[in-house]
Amino acid sequence: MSNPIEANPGATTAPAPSDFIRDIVAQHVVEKKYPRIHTRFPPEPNGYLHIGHAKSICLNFGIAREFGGTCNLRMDDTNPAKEDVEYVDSITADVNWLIGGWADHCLGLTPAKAPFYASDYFDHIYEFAVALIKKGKAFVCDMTPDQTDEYRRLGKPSPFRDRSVTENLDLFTRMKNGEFPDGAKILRAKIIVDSPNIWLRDPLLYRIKHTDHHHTGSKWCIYPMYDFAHCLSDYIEGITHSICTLEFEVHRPLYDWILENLDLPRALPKQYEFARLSLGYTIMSKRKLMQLVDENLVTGWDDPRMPTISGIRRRGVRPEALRNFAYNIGITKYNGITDVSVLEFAIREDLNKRALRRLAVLRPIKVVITNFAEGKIEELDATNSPEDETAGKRKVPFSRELYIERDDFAEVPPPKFFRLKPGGEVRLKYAYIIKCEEVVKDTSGNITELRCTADLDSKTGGATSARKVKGTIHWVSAPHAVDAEVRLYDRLFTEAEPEKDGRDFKSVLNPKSLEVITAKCEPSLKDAKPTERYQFERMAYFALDLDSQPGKLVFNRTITLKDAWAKESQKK
RNA sequence: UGCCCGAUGGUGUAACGGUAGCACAGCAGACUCUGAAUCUGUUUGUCAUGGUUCAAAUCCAUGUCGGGCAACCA
Repeated sequence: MSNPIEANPGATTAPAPSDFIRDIVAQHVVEKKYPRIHTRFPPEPNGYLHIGHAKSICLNFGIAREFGGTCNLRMDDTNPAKEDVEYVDSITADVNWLIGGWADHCLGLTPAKAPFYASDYFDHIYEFAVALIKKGKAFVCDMTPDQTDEYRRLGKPSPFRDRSVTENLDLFTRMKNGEFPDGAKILRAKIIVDSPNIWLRDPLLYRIKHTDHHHTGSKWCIYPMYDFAHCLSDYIEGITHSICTLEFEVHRPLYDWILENLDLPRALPKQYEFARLSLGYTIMSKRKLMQLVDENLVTGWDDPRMPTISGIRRRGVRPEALRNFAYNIGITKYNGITDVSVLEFAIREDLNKRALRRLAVLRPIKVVITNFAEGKIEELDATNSPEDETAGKRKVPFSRELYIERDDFAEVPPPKFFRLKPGGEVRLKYAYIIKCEEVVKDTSGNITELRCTADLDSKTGGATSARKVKGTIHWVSAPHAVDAEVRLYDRLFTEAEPEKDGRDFKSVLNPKSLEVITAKCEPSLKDAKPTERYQFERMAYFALDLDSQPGKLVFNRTITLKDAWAKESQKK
């Protein structure tokens, strides 16, 4: 199934994806409402980006791409207490990775090739605040946070609401100059004290915070609130469509009020809201993800089990898969929970096309081919990718002693088991058909070795190569096998809805979300590259982890192959 | 409680007054030197009740259920 977005990379007109936001944008294009379409992705640098942000990135950059517009990456950094350059850097890297080769040409950048920062507009925003004061539309309020809360809840006017413009101007200047401690005063808009919409009840515009900022240093001790900074940052950057998630819906009247009361000359941006992503077996809150990191429940923000973009990337998922996933789930205002299988499908679909096939035995059991000469080595042809002819072939060594997967042998085979069993035949992929003649066990009854004979005419090109045997299994020549640490990742939670009915998400952590084993790999895997993706045939897709060292391979299991046998064998 | 938003198969989405379609998942089968991929077939749906209309998932009203907001966070 091809994705029209991917299939039409140069498109500047609206292609297939259709949702209510794109419909609006398309209509604006028809009406020539704006000289060009300009969106933005505005994360707060207070944590790592996750797959929910990926949905938003694909939406915002996707729209810019489809309509020949621009999308700005902007740090929404108005709260220095929670923000840090570590997050600025990770966000920048994650966005560039996700849109690289797809929408990076739509990326709006400051001259220094750095992302935009709301904090770069603090001077400008400050002037807008002054303008509002001068128009009698904002005032400095001396109430405590608790009082302010109570008055707003009750719809009562602040006793400081009617201060003169002169006094407000003076007070606001002195706020800026650092004459008051944190919380002593606050700048408020003068709108409607008892509006049914809380956000119109004389909302807070500027607070005092004697805190250094990661980007502006010690220049400011007052910082604009989200509602004030966001719409103005959008305006300053010439944003046309300011797309955010549903919880900001009730803020929209305030977004509009601020812009409309400032006598701004250019076309005003408009805010549109869509439903954030909820994914099964996943939590999405930045705060809770940080908890997993802080409490060492995972190894870091980029732990491959994390739903962060960096975690997903480290796991081996490619950006194409994430983009296709974002495309497939659509954009609406309905708060649903997307089944993880949709994500898993997108990952497999992408990897099936791109991954090189390799033979590796995860849980080995030794096999001796008794009629194969000791010391003899054959080099067999193996196909690198059945999905891509151009990927070519490689040689795989075959010898008398091999490893096969423990699960590919059953002493007492269940119904419909067509792998190796006593007296039974199976094909070794790219090699011979073998027959199990003897099962060797140790004193405690554990199987230690399988002694088999091979049909020496049955390999590719041989006289009996066309013989049909039901099963084909993978294998690795024992003397040639290369050991690799393999990290088998599984979902982080055991429940599709970790926080259902208010339960603590930490109570449903999956104890088996990571299993580390040593696998036996075919020798060509010694040269595995971090940019490459591999399918260990019949098992799963893998990618080299950044912990890999020149003599020490470490693979992450990105995702298993679909396993119809697992399903079949569980029936009755 | 007030205000705002939403509701289409198991899940996510399309249909913009005129045949309820797609994807994932499921099931059944074909094919297979990957029990993968691919291919074929297939089960399941318009929250409820009224109204408008020749015709309603779509428009209107009421109700039900779900979500959001009520931080000197974003």
